[in-house]
Amino acid sequence: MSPEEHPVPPPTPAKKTRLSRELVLSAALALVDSEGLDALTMRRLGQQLGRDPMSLYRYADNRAALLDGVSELVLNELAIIPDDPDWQAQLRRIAHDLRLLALRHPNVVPLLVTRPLSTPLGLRPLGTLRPLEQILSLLIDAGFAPVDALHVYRAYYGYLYGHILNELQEFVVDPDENEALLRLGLHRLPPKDFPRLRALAPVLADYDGMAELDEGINILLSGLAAHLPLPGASAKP
Amino acid sequence: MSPEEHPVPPPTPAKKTRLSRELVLSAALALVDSEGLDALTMRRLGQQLGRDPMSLYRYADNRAALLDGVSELVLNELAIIPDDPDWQAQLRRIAHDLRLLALRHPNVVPLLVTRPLSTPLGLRPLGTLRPLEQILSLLIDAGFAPVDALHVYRAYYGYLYGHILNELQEFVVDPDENEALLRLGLHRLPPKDFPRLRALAPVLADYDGMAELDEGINILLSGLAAHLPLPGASAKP
DNA sequence: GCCTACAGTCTACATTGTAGAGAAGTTGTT
DNA sequence: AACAACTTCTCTACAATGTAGACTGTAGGC
Repeated sequence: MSPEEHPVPPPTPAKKTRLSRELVLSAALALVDSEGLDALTMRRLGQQLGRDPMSLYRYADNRAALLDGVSELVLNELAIIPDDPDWQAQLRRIAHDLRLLALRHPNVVPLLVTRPLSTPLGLRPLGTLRPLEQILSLLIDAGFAPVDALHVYRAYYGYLYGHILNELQEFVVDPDENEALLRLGLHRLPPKDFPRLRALAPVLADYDGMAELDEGINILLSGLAAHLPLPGASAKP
Repeated sequence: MSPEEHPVPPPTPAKKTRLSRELVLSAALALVDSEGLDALTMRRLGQQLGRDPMSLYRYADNRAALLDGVSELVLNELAIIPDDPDWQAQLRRIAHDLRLLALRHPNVVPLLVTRPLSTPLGLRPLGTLRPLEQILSLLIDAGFAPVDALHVYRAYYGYLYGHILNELQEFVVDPDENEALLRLGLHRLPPKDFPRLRALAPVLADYDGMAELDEGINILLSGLAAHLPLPGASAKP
């Protein structure tokens, strides 16, 4: 979508700037954003920076580390203010922000979701652990016991990521088509086996991701608040 | 590691059986389960089947299609009984089943989560759409309006996938270590920046994924039931 | 000047997916 | 049995990838 968000001269490399980790990573992110994960090869990135591919290894141990760096860079765009007294409002805001972040960098989402599956907590890029730490902080400062804060975090973040995946999966295949079935490519499904899905095509076609996210978060947060010893409010079973 | 010889039919020399899609896919799944996604190369899989790598292209158009096939195969292990009258119980059961499926095939989870992001709904392997269709069916049969069924599905499945990702991410790095910090590798985190996370190490180290999932699902389902025009009575925990 | 440290480059190689032509095997028809 | 029309499997080949290792350049301190 957007052509340029990062300080990168892709076609006209300003020949002799000294490279830096930030430069490399933001060029990598730009490449991923504009052409997808597969386009991020060492050679391509080197070319983008006007440098030999091998020079990149000064700034990332290998391709996997490069991917981790990109994840980290993206997650750093997420602002968390840990001393907001209204934890629910804060979590709602973060959810919206993260959703927008994902929509802005859809090609990075697979990384965000996948890389932690192959890296133990303690070995992850610190930037990717920051949201966890800060949300825990937020909740504990709001009065939750640490154990309960962890529960809230898990339910919240789990749902949040799940929603983002959901929303990104339901993308429209052909926006010019005005028949809902065709827009989503659902006409290929055998009507006998997928009657419900096909019938829901019009509803699927206009999906308000933000509202949906909000509703889920609300249900979850108020449910959690009702089940746990609460800091502020008072609903008690 | 073990040294590998090339001209050798290594573990499964089922020499002269005719290949079939099922055979190929289940060999692929076995390979992924035992050695991870990266081990699934055409050559390796061919070797595993005692066939030339090129023969595989008869059963999958390319590597991506092979991955899709593996996803499908795994999702087919999930049983959904669409005419259960108790929709909440059914959804709870499916959630537990899917969780166990994910624990049984952790290396496939990245596929389940990632492949749909690059394939429009209508072009996905039918097997991966079956759960969606059947859960919609289940909900509509239980009395939900189709639009509401979709809402419930999205919140439910979103949370479910989110939880699975969460749980798989928090794996233990060194099970022999009895100090919680070390078990999770958290000792590498700078104490100044990650006090909460480090303090929670003991809690993190013993994580009851099933209970956590159950609690989230309960909150979500009862919350949804309360917000939507309901078929039966509401289930109260 | 020379020395050391670091940044970037060059060459080389093993591994990957897969195109294209052909061989081997199977099945149907006579 | 013989042939033909298939399907299935194999061989060869190639371009692209990540990255090891040795090398070249450059910047600053003495």
